[in-house]
Amino acid sequence: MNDRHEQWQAAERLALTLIEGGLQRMSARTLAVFLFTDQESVTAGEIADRLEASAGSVSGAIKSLLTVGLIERLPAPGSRREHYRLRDDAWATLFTSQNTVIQAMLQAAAAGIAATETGDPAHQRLTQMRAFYAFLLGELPALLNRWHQQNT
Amino acid sequence: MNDRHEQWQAAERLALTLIEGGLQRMSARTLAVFLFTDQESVTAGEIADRLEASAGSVSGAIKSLLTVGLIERLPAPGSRREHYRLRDDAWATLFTSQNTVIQAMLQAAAAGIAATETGDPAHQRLTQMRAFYAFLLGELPALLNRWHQQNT
DNA sequence: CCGATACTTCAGAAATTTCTGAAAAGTCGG
DNA sequence: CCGACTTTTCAGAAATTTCTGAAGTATCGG
Repeated sequence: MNDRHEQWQAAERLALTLIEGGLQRMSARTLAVFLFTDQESVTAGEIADRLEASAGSVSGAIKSLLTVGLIERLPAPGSRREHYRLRDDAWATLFTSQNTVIQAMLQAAAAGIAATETGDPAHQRLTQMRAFYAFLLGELPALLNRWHQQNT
Repeated sequence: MNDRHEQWQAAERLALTLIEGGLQRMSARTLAVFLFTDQESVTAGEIADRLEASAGSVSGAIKSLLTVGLIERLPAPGSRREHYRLRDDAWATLFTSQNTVIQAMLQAAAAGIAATETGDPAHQRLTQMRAFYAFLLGELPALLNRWHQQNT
């Protein structure tokens, strides 16, 4: 129990969940490695070995995880290899990034409202849609504040 | 301005946003028709005409939208065709359904915690992950309550 | 009951996404 | 600067997702 094999299985299952959450396959598997590694930081080569994936696809995954702010590149400790690690606020960041979709919904609804006449059934539906996403967008900053305070 | 063509464009753009949000392509386009139609309800055939898609793919999209509770089948008004319409609480429903992913994340983190030793770096990371998603899951019911109250 | 119309299912086609492998580019120690 | 090693890029391959079209099923009016 609690051996490496069991951890590996848990990591792969977690990767599948991350894919559900919208990450791409290799990004999700890479993120799982960052979560489950024993070490403080990992290199691209180590990830490729662990996942039995090509250096190319790992490179792409790291780039995308860096872009959304889930991992960070560490000040190189004199080594030739780049070291990366999971960022402290990774999960809040992931949640926030997914909320850009909410903003897009809001804007799409507004565009629809502008394109329809007041009183149109479509106009009413779109107004309801906009109201919901406006509400959500308004609530989220306070939500994340509560998290950061509780998590201090 | 405010003509059918402009509305159609807005509908297609909204569909793209819905796809971003995780819906499948045809489900998203179908949902956009439900939003932008002039009528109170629409039939599968009307949707297929509007989207220039096959009856088969529309059937699949309707089935999936029914399953997640975004649309509802109307009591048939003596017609041979089934009529559907957007449900009132569609957006809150869509939001909620996306939150099943949060629950899955929570469980995946818990599984990882169980598979690692206390004090392991991985154990610590997974504990942080679980804390965040537990927090989120705890906040969401209250969030939706506030919406329903404000929206009364 | 029967004919006509509408809906569903599903195998295969089409399109898209994702991964790999090899070549190019970058970086560090010496 | 050179040579060894690592990372990035990108064209094509592989895998997956998604759509269509046709056959089958269901339902309604007559």
